[in-house]
Amino acid sequence: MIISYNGLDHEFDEGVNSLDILGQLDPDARKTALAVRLDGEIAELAAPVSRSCQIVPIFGSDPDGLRILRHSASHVLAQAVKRLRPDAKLAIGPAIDNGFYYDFDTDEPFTPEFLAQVEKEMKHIIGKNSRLERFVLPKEQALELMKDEPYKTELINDLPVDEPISFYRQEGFTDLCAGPHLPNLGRIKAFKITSTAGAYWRGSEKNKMLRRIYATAFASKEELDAYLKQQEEALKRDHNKLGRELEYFTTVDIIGQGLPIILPKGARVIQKLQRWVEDTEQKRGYQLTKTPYFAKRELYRLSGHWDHYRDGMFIMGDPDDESKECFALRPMTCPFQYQVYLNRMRSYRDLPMRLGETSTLFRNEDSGEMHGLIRVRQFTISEGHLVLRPDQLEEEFRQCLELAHEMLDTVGLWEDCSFRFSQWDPANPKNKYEGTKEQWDEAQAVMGRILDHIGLEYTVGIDEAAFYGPKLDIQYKNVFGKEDTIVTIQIDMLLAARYGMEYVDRDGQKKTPYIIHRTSLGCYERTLAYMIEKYAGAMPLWLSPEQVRIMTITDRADDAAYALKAKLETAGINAEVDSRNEKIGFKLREARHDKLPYMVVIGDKEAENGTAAVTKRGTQESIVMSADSFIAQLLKEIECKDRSF
RNA sequence: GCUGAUGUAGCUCAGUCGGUAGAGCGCAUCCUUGGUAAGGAUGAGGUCGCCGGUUCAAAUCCGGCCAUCAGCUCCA
Repeated sequence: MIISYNGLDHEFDEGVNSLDILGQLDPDARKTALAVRLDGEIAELAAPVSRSCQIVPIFGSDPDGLRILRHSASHVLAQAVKRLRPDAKLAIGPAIDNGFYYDFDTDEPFTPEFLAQVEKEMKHIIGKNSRLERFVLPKEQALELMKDEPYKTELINDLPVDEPISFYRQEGFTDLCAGPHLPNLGRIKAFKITSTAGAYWRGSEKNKMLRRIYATAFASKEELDAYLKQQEEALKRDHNKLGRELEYFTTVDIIGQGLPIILPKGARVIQKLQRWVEDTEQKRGYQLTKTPYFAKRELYRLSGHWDHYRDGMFIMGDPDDESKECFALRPMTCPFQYQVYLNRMRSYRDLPMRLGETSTLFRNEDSGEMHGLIRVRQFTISEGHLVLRPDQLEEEFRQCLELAHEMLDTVGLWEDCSFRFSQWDPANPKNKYEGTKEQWDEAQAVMGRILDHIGLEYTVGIDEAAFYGPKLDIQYKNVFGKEDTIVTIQIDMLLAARYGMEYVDRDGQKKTPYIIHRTSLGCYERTLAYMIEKYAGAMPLWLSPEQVRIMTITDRADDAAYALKAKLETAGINAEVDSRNEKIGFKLREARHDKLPYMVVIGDKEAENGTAAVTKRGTQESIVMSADSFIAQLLKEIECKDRSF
């Protein structure tokens, strides 16, 4: 057979493996490669090559290579734990985004001391540079081999009957595994156990909770160190820490979980965002509404929330006592805002009707779910519902996405967003969805067509839909890599009929409209959290809660400083005076630490002639200018919502 | 809700064997009147998360609860 490498063809016998091929063609690559691509397809180095193809070695810089290395490292982890704690039962151990994990069933928790031992044992195992050998067994023998491993047995039993079952064996350890793997363990040059956690077997809370060890691995020590350093840096941006330090928000035990106090600085940012969102939406034809924060249980019965999401609601009164009134705080705005539409008979001419609301919602999240400002029990979203004729659906959906794009881009988050087309699961046994298969097929087909027409790159999330329809979820990752929805646009083909929403069409017939549920900037608390992380606390000028800090060199300049502050505030600019008796260098250092957009220094000279020495964030030199030209410059920058600095 | 960890001054943290609480930063007052990374002095500030138990004695040991962190599950 002919093997093509680096553009040259070479003759090899069939069945020779990639290691031997590379050994002849490129001995250096043979030493450090993690796998190969044969005509583009990933293959293990140790696997025999049976046909003519092009061969390309892949290394630790290749995500696929890294995944293979980490998967092999997970076998090392499993072997180490088994050695130290033989009664631990093995579950699964895949590679993930930033590393790998392995799940074990063992009664005793993994202590830091134990993990240190595990690392030592792993080093020892890797040091032996054992080969990883693949072999296959028929199902019966596979079950016999894994008879002491109940989780492996369960996995084997779930595999198709006729398929041979593959295993990987390294010195003293065998694991059920589909591969691919490294040829030998010495190629794992650097690894580190990063954390432990509980995790349900097969991801279901009905199953037993196993103990998980998270770790990461690289093909070089330098790459591991760089990764750890990068993680450390990322955590400095954690909004949950930074947001408290910068006095954007705080929490107190006595108020409760998931109920943050938004402090003046955080409130100022949210206020600016909110005014901008409401104004922008109004310009795009939205009408603002204000609807109640709670309603009788009957409203939620009609909407379906009483059946589908009662656990997630805060209920006031006894939900089981039908003889008395029972209320619930709203977990969403939909059924409230529909009443606006229902206020009178609507004509096809009234559509599209775009309703917006700055809407505070209440959701009784499980106690372990709360996280800073990202996951809370009371929050405010830029909510909105569009009531539409079928012929308006595509264009309005497109405009909703365009609005979300404009807003997320303006606050600087769009570039890090990903998109998920959230669909229902027709086989979902939880009876989670309403409506017929035909309705779902239609709504999903419409959304799919719109998305494809727009050309948006998205992933499909099965069983991620709302109970009333499919969603386009715009996703964002926090500094820990955890992904949440920042903005959602949903097509609803069910609730209009349920609420009796109709319009009289051109032909005089009453028809049921489509509804789009959407947010534009999402939840203010969550968006603020992501912005704090994105900017590491250095808010863009137009949103900064303290846009200018005025510092004095002598208290003879204090009057001039306060006069400038008053002038700035009259122009709508947030300014603070720092007149402490500290060295100016110290004040400036603090101001830079807070990453304020503008720092202004006033001394005797400036106080006398009505000027100020202005330093812009990110620059070193200060420019002496008059108050008026400084204000003009600021207003211009704020107007264009510049997010660079 | 589940697994593990944590909770001492506004913040970061120390506190040995159970013997009755400490530092740095910050804050206040005074001195220092100054030009780009920390001038000095003095002072205030604590129900050691909460409740209960063991003990002559609990920040420390035990139990329950609350809250925080990471992960799992969930997320209209």
